[in-house]
Amino acid sequence: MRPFYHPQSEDISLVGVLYALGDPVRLQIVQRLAQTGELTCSDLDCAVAKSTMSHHFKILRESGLVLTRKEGTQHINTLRSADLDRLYPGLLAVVLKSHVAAV
Amino acid sequence: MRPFYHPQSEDISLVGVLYALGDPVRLQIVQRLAQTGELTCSDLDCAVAKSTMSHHFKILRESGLVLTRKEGTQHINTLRSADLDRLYPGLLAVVLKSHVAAV
DNA sequence: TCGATAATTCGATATTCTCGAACTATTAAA
DNA sequence: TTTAATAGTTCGAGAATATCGAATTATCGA
Repeated sequence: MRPFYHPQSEDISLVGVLYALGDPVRLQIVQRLAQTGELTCSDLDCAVAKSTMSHHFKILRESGLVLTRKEGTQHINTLRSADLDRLYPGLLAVVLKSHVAAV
Repeated sequence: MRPFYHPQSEDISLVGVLYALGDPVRLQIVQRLAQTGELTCSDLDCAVAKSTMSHHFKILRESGLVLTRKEGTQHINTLRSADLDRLYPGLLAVVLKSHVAAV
């Protein structure tokens, strides 16, 4: 298994972040992350396959939205709120103000 | 040629807007629209085909970001700033604060 | 060591994107 | 009122991306 790629904060592009947020599953992941602080792949039981969920977290990670760390067999994801608020202030606020649907 | 579909403002979804913005060409169109007020398909001579440009404007229109009206042979596009500011206050501001690259 | 659990990777199919060519609509000129 | 020019859309094919299930890797506990 390859080590995770996380972009440096200066390499987090606006269009990449918007792309990552422009999917219903990923948007809900981000909204839930803001509520709960941490999430693993399997914390959300939505109607997509496990492998697809893994793919969504990869997109979120590589766009700079989340940080993934390993803890035992789990991969724990957190929002990169500080980086995002500094780079694109107001963006997370808009996204999180919106209604959080069930995942 | 079919008439254009424009969603009612209450049907403009956040995820749809973010999806539309999550493409470099479309993001630049929106940034330029904010500067110039109006744009036609061919006002921007970027490195994509005319048909692709038409497709991008369709995505922007159907997500609720732009309004397209016909004037002679031209299709003139404007930002739906009022709707967007009301529905997702702060979103356009974040997007427009970012550097506007050449299209 | 042998499962059990968590998540990624792989291969196939399905959807979406991009392009050039053909088509439609409108205006202006002959 | 044909003819040509301009603006943009639609179509069809190939390329890129997404989704799924199955197989694989990694870690922990019995």
